Amino acid sequence: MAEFARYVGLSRSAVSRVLNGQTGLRQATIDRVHEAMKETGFTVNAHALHLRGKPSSTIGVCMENLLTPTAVSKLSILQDLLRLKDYVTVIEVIKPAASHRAVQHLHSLRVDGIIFIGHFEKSELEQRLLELKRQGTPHLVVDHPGIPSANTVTLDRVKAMVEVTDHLLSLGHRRFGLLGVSGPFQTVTDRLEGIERALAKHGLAIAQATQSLDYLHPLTDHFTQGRLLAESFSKLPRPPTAYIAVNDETAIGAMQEFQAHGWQVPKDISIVGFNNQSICLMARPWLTSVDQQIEKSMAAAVDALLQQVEGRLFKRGLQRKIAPLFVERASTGPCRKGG
Amino acid sequence: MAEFARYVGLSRSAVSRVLNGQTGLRQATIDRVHEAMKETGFTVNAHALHLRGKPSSTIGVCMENLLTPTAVSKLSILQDLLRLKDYVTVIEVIKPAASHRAVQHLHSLRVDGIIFIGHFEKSELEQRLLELKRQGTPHLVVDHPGIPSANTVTLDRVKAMVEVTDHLLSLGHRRFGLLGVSGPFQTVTDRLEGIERALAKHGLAIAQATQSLDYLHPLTDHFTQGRLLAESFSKLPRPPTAYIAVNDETAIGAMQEFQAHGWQVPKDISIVGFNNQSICLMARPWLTSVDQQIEKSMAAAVDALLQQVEGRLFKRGLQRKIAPLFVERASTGPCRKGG
DNA sequence: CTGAAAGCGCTTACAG
DNA sequence: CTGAAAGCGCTTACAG
Repeated sequence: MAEFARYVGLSRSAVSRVLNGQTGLRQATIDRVHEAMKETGFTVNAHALHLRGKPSSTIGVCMENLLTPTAVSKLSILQDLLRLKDYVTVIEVIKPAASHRAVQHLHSLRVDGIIFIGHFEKSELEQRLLELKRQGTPHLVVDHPGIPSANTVTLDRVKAMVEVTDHLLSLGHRRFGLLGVSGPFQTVTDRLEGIERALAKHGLAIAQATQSLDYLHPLTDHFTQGRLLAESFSKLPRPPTAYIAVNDETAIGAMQEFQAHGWQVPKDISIVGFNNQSICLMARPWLTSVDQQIEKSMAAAVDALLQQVEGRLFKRGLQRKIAPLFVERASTGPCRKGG
Repeated sequence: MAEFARYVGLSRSAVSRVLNGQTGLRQATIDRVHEAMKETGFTVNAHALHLRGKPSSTIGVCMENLLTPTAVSKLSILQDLLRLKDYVTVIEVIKPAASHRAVQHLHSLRVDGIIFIGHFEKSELEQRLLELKRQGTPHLVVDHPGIPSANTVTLDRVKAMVEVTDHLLSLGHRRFGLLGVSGPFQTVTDRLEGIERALAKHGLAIAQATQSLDYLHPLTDHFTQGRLLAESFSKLPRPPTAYIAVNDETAIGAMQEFQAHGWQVPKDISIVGFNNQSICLMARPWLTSVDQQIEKSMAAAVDALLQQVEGRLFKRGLQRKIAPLFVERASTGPCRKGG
């Protein structure tokens, strides 16, 4: 900057004042500085600004894994929103048991806040949140229900599954196959609770009305798991008539396998996906699914985090639930007579 | 840090020496410092380090758009590779004519280097590269052929299309429909050149052997464009027997539309996609496609950029071509007799 | 080991 | 307007 000031023929103080839009400067001086910036490509050093007390205007994002389309959408939308508010995003992809290093790194960058997205080992996440609390770093947890001490934004998966199950029940289905809906995640527990609630309204018990063959086909990729599960279901003497999948890939894999066995969708069976990805419209028939309302979730997340960052919010344990959107398409239909 | 030093009961100099692993310190002192770091969560301020001369260890990435699956994979793999080398990635999504601000921002963060990925308006990109050259910021351009003054890494699309066309020619096809392969991009020019070369080996002229109906259906989303194009092709008195699509979505959209018209793939027609995304395996039949070898491209990009960053490379105009991988699946087959 | 000092790039209050 | 000074959080060479 000293060099730049010399180039313009002004003192460093004067240049600084122009850069910060302070008053009491001649227009000619201001113009000269701006011109010189264009000529030289000079920009103030953001690190120096931060040392002087300016916030880093950086938000750290911790994700468990980058490659699912939904995770990617969330990240992308999040970045867009933060960019609009002039925040830089730094992403850390967390490998199991390596979250400490990642968060420490973000801290060394003096990020203004941290957002966690996705499934983390619960006790590990809680440990991180504790550290952040001690440091006074604002933070927010997206899509990891069951952390009461933190501010969270979560899709209301209970509600989502109530709607899906209500829909299928209203079409006459009474026996349900679950595709990939298992595992030690709160999100799974929530989904099952939703299914259970809807069934209960019809006097049905979840253990009797639903069936899961996940134990036969551990997850490799979702699409393949869907196919394998469908193959196993198709061999049952009296298979379910409606299938609820953990996501769209699983649903489409299953649908294609069922179709390969000569079953028609939705005439013979109904299938529901989850996430409402673009592949829903590439499937035949179009896949009924549940939209996560990612824009809304991310807007809520950014809003809650920036409120903390900018010191306008001091509450803890703010649990924000986002309502899902059930999207009925052509893969669900009335239950066959005698189904 | 002063506060932390007081907490440990050491001088700032001593703490600093422990943190930087310098010699001449008792093990007891070293342990005490590390313990205190765990207790307090203290981390050195990366900005202060940078001011003192340490590189920011940050790489800026400029992308034209984040939401295509291929772009997302590239970004994700790039970040992984940079992370392994202890670099932070900062992403700028560039809106047309807004690249100046983005690059300036990266410069203010004093990034060690910048990678551009994707289609940019050529003169605008060249302008940015010129500025970076003047500033001495290392940079690299991925997937934007035709910038001779910069170091670039590009998929060899000419070769890709030679292989695709050779394959279809060897199956007996002589008339080709192009799906979405148009527009003022060097990547398109390269593809057409590849097709032309392969055709020339069989004495065929591209203007006669190929046909494009893109002008009838401007791009909205690729899948839909594919469907619309297929519909138009299906109405021709003598439609092509082989179709080359700009990407997998377009190919699958077209394939479904052709199938809806009662044409069988690959018995009646052959279709080739591009990018080898996971949806290739969700299509029926499985889609023949071209793999961009993204891991290789990104590894080459990171390698070339970090060589510049670390001062081991001074050449300009290094044009690295990545060989594509042709992936034959079930959507291509022998040309019908009399086709 | 400690402590004082210089300096990285900046801003800001102050005296001129 | 200028110029000198202090200070943000750090490292490093230096004298003790």
